[in-house]
Amino acid sequence: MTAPTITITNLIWSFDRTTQHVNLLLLKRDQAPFKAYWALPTTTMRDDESADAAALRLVREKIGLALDRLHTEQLATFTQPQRTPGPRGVALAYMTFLPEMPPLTPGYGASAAKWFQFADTPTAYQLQNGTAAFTTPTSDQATYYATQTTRTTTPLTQLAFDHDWMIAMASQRIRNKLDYQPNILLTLGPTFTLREARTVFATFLRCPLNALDNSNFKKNHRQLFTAVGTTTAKRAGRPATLYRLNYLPLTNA
Amino acid sequence: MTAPTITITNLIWSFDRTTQHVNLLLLKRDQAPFKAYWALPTTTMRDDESADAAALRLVREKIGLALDRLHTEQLATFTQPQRTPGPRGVALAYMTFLPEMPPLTPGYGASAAKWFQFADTPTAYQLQNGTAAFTTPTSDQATYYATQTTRTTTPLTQLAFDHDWMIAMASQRIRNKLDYQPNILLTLGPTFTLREARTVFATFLRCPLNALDNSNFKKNHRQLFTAVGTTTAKRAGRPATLYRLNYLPLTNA
DNA sequence: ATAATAAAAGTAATATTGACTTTTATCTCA
DNA sequence: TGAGATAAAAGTCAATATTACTTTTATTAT
Repeated sequence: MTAPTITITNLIWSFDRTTQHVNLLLLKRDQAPFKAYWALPTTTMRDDESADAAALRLVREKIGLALDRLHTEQLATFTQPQRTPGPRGVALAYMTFLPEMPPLTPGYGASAAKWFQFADTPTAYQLQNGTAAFTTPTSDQATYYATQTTRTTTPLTQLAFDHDWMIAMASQRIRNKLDYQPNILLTLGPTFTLREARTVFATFLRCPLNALDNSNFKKNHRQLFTAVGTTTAKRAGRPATLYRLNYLPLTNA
Repeated sequence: MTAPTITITNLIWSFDRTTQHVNLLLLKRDQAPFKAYWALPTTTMRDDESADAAALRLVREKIGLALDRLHTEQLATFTQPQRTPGPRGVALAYMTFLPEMPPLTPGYGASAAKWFQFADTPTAYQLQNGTAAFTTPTSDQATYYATQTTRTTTPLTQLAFDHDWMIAMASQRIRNKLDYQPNILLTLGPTFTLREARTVFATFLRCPLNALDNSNFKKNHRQLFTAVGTTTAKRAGRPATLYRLNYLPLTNA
């Protein structure tokens, strides 16, 4: 018996200011297992690096981005013996909130790399740019992994490994932290408008944007944001106030 | 280079109805490294079991307790290469909230097993029954692990490995979840009085019990508890109402 | 019975939230 | 230049929640 491989999987989030959508990075695998499936960026931890460092390395390798301030946080660790076909692999899942949305080029092990618009609903992820959507796992964790070994899947409707489950956990974690530590707002960069913050909140609260009243939103979260200026608008309407996060998120790169 | 050992460390919490204190289980190690130091219960993950299962096995082995409802949850995973002296070990930390506080007998690898009263303050854990106290790590994570290799320690004032750091993280996690998912209340068993719930809350909010007004506490957390009866008091004073948690916690044993 | 105790129950001022309306600053296009 | 359109800020007010506090109730000990 050999010790399980330790892999690092990183959920890399960004925000597209053009489409006003939260995005998640997926890679199309070009090797077995799950060849031709979309999957979250994954690497194996090296002998001399921590998992945190490996997660950051993944961002550099997959995005080619050299940012001096980057927030990465642990999501959870996945250890079920049957979570991978073949040799056992333990996955440490991380989340990275990119302050911008750089263009992508597929690297080693991937035939494609793409930002997927993320829209969370109780029954399905709409990870789509007009091309693909993925249903959420509906069962509890034990049931989910019990069916992993026997599942019949297609690359068009499902993700590789237990990555759908990871996304479900990530979405819930982000939702839970929305009111006291909304690190997902780091995807908006150093400053953002209230509308942008509301857009991100609405995504994870599974409600339409206008269900979050701008005025009330500002009052209810005033301890989280500080006004730092205004947009110089090149569009109709009163310029929006720019805010920044009040707390300084832990950065690790 | 060999793959790191995967170890499971479990923070096992309980509540002592006699002393009205939250307690944490520590074992006194009888082998190197950190021989004679107090440490959290730890085991290595087996080839055929998940980390969750290993955490539960740890409860059975260290407590000899066969409970049909037991809540265990993941805390975090610790991967810094220098976190252990000697061969690299990755630790998956779990928390278990025992619904009772059974007597302890030291098992394999331990010369003593003991429930330590837990009192969290910004600068020190008072893990004590009149015998020992442990200072909290005050630095950030990077600094903490940088000094791990060179630290000079004594078994009386410090815990083995990075277990002090784990406890700091656990305390903060419990505090963060107090308002929406206070699983720590599972240590109170199936039913509890408001005073007991306030005692637990006060422990992690680092305030005296009477800073939490009984009447207000009831109103502010009414969505979390349901009244299910009253104590049959053998003491002065009006009998207390008994409550149970409204949500059903995930149990995994 | 009476005092002591502990917790429930009640109260009123204040603060927060939520639904909604009004005002303001900008752009567009005649 | 000015009217209309647009988008966001700012304001309003009733409903709700929170806080600090007092009063009442149910029990035990003497």
